[in-house]
Amino acid sequence: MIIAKVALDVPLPRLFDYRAEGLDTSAIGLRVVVPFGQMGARAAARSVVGVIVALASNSTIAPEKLKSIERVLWDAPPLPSDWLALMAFCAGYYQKPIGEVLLSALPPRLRTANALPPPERQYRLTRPASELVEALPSRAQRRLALIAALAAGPMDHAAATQLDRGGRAALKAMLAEGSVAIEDALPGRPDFVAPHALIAEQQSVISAIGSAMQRFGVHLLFGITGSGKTEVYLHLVASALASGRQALVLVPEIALTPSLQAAFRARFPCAVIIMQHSGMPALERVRGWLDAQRGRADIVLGTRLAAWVPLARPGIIVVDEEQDASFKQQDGLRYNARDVAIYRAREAGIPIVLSSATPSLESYHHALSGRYQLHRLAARAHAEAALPAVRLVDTRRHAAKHGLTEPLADAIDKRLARGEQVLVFLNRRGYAPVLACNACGWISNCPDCAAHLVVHLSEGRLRCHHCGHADALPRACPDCGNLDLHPLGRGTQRLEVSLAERFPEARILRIDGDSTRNRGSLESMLEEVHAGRANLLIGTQILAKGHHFEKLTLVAVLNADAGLFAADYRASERLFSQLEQVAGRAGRAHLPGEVWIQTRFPDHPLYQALARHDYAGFAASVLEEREQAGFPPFVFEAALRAEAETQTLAQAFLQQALLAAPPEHEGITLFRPVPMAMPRLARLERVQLVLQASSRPRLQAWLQQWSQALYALRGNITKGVRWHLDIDPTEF
DNA sequence: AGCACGCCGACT
DNA sequence: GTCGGCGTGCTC
Repeated sequence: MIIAKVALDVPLPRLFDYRAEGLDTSAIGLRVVVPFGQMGARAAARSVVGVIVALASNSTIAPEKLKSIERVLWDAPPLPSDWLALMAFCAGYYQKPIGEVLLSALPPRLRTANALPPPERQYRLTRPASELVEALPSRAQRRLALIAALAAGPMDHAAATQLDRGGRAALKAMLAEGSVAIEDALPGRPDFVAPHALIAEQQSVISAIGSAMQRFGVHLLFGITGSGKTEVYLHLVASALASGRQALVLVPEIALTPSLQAAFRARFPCAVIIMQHSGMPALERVRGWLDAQRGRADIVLGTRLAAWVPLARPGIIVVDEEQDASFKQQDGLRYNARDVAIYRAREAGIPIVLSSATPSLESYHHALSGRYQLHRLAARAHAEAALPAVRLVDTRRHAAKHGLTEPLADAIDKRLARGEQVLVFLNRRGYAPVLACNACGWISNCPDCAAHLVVHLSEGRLRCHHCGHADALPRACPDCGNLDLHPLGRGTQRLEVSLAERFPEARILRIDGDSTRNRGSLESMLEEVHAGRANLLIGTQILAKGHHFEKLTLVAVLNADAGLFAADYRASERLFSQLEQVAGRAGRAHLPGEVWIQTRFPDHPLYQALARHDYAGFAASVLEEREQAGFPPFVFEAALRAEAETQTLAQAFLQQALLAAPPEHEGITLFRPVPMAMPRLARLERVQLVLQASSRPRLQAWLQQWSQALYALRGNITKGVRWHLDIDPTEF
């Protein structure tokens, strides 16, 4: 008897056995359709898609209960064994059922039984466009046009031949002479275009990591903004490609992928580059995935979910801005893409580069202890670009009007008069964070969350930024009917209004989550900035990362103090990183930059370290605090959370979970269940229980037992309660 | 989770 | 009399 062990997307921590006559080990990794669940009196059991993870010759399930596989899906090749092993590892590490882990890692299109259409024929250049153009007589117009089009990326048959009437002949000729290839031909050795000389520091980092390309190692590339970290990893990617291997590059946000893709395309004109992020059409995503799995793609570029893409010939992994919070998924499978990537690099025996100007404290700690290799880039790559000077404006001494102190407003005036650009950074969307009634003290609370409804004046709405709840903007107080309602505090929309008053001549552009949603893409807004159609920018988080503006010489930071005294012990680390990042927007090219921070606490050590651009000093002091207080990276954490309509229900679950906990082990500390920092979200009360352990293996072993007990809990204690374990939590 | 079965209240 | 409420139990 042949039994297939099938992973299914159900919250049960086991595989399911099915009869699989006629299949052999080559079927391991294939998707299948299987009947699952009770057969009704009239209806058959529902059909679900699963993945064969293993074959066996017998089963512990009673033979009469065994069902047969309905259908094997042959439209995609089997998932490779190293990928299946990765899934098993993550199921253990994150304490999630294997089926949930595996199916959630697949691109959505592969979670369905819809057959994939056959792959399209794609044509690509085999050599850099410039080289091909040189070899052609200038009268070969059609071929030149084809080269120009293909230089932007591979094209399918229809697109390539429809360029103009002679397109078909030109394509045929170029295929014959070998300057164009059908993409599914085995990839060649893509060329790398190095546009300018490297400075000595970059060169030495490249040779240090370059000499370790054949073995596992975690390399922390720690370089100040503008030191050319990207250039360093581009060279390392080139080195991997030159030896016939693939590169996986992870970036924090979708917004960063188009410009990064353009950069990679320019530097690797003939490489097959595929993208992976959640904003892509499903078919494009699965095609990229399969290209990577089959080894046709040379470079995989994407957000955290790209950490799951199978690689046929892995050569190097890069995690850009490795400290970024968005690498941690905050629902479903709560993985950290950076950590998954490190595991993959170890298993594949290849280097992984973690790149950052402000590394996460855990990575920095590992680099200091020698577990990771530390590579410093301390100089800016363009000698003339100095790091921005940081000025702290004491708001206790200078009153703020329209949110700006007079010295800062003057400084903005000066830059605008000189034809330079200014960015005012305020990490708070909307018009005002809350609406209040003067008469009775009513404030705009979200009915479903422990949060305020934010005033969005332009839409005439109150909106919750946590659950999406929206109300019409009330004209009178809902409680007392008073007409004297007023917005408290300041968001980017209100700032826009007051800046327009204070700087009537300025060309103001607000770039935040709302404006990019309403006014076309972020890309098109950035273009307006580059074209000089805006000189006074207002931006949130969205503008802090990765964008360079030639004429931007002043970054003004408003309202940063909120992050100084937050309860979350990671808040200061995040604030430092965010401020250093936004500071890096100032003075990138030939003009010196300045960063002005308005604060009530100019003497705070965080700001003082920032003013010196002293990440190392800041990190050393925070690490010392963490060691004293017994926080990560000196201990390992996990959290058990419960969400229910009432706190009592959620608490009761956690109490029951404590009773089911394995006998307390040495080295494991369980804290009392407490409400989360955001205690109510979308009508659910949220309570959590944090635990700490002195060693990772001990934590893993203990959690393994506990989660088994938790999955066995049933009856009214789990009724109406949603629970999960979060390993290495970052949100409290 | 998702579904079927089962045992009690207001409807054509 | 039956449609449907959600409590309970199971999924190879």
